[in-house]
Amino acid sequence: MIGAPPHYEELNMLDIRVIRQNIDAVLERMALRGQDIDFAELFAADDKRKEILLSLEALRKERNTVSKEVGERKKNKQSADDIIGKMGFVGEEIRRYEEDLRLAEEQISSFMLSIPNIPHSSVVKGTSAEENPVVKSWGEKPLLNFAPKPHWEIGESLNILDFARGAKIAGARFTLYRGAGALLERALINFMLDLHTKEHGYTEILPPFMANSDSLRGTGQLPKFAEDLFKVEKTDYYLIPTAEVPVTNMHREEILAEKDLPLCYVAYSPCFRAEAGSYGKDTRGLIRQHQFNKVELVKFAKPETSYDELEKLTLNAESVLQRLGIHYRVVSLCGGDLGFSSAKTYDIEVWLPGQNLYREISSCSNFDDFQARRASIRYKRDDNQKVEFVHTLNGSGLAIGRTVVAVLENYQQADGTVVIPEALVPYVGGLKKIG
RNA sequence: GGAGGGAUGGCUGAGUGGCUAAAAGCGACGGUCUUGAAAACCGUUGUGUCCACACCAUGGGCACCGGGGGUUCGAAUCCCCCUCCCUCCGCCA
Repeated sequence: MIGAPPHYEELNMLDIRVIRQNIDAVLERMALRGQDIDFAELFAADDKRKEILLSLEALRKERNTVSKEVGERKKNKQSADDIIGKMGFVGEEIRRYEEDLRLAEEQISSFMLSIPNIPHSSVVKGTSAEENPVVKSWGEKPLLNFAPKPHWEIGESLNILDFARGAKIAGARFTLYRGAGALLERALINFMLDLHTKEHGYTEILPPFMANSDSLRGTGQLPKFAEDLFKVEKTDYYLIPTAEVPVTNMHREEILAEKDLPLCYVAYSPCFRAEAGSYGKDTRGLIRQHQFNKVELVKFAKPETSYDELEKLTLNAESVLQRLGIHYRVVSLCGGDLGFSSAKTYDIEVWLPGQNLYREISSCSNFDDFQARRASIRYKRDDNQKVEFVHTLNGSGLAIGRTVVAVLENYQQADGTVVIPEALVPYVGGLKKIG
């Protein structure tokens, strides 16, 4: 049972006309990613497409005209055999041009699907995470008068994280939580959902945890990053790598009303990632798992406000760590570190004393109209009724597993116990301390 | 899993081979009327793409009636495949 093929692929992923008119600026922006993209091939294919289209439409026009004539004659009981005979040839020609057109469109489409989004002007040039500028820092590292332990040691000694059994049941990169560990995970999910719905005005969504290939293509995971996904055999279903996929695709192929924007959604979901190519990386602990929980923030915004919305969304995500009283910093990803679909991304990096480093706990991005074009998500302006692409944004608010890591490492005590952050106490049935 | 019935514009819903981008109603928008509003009446009201123009506006062509393919001079309409929805039966958390 394979799902229907995508029927919106003819839409441009980035507008070819815009690229043509601003080719120098586009190349300059793409250079921020350290990528040099050759658009000549694309423009040639696009020219060819138009040429074919012109001939094809002329033939179709002829056919329409003649068919009308046939209709007239039949009504008047006249013979139309002479012109019908001629149309057989035109029909063949049309079929030939249609095939040519399909090939040209396929070529354009596969090129467009392979190029990343154009970075925003504020993105700095750089090749790796080391070059991401720090734009903000909040709180202080905790003063610990003992040698802090990494969370996997804390979790095992308190018997709340069971890595060995997770591996037995499923394999590497799976963890079993028990007792207060499971409770803590569940509490964090509820705490974050409550915060974002009640205080930040997001609408809660509980989406399907599997999505079809159209959806994955809409948000940019496919076709390029198939190896990062878990696919369900003999179906067109994929386990979602983030709630961004189902929630953004809620409005795929829809035209929204300007007055409803921005739409702000928050969704809890487990996330499934194959983590291909990261063998041997972060093998200990909860940091890099095939399955983890996340509370995700997703917005659909008007183009002129989307960067303001990105700032707000990032602040909303940050506020989780502020409530928990955990030190973090915010970095703006440089061009080389920027994700394929993103125009601008802020990473929130939480301080982990047990490992003596900052670690990404949230990634907040504005995709401009990149996803909206792929998924055909548009809105109609109130004043002139014009239809335009929306801008889509999303960010973790936050990754739950890594938040557990941050709580365990930042709130660990000399005696091996872990104090529950005050804001979380109501969510764990009044428990003040683990161990 | 078995048997049937559906999918048409923002919505409801006509349309079984040419006169249909698509009736009618509702909604929305503009106008007349009114001190204002309502009612009534008149008008407008899909998306995409290509061409003309430097752009907008405008004009013209082409495509689109769940998706894909086929028959035909011509398809919303006939045929095949797929997806989704509904009803009944069976099974099931």
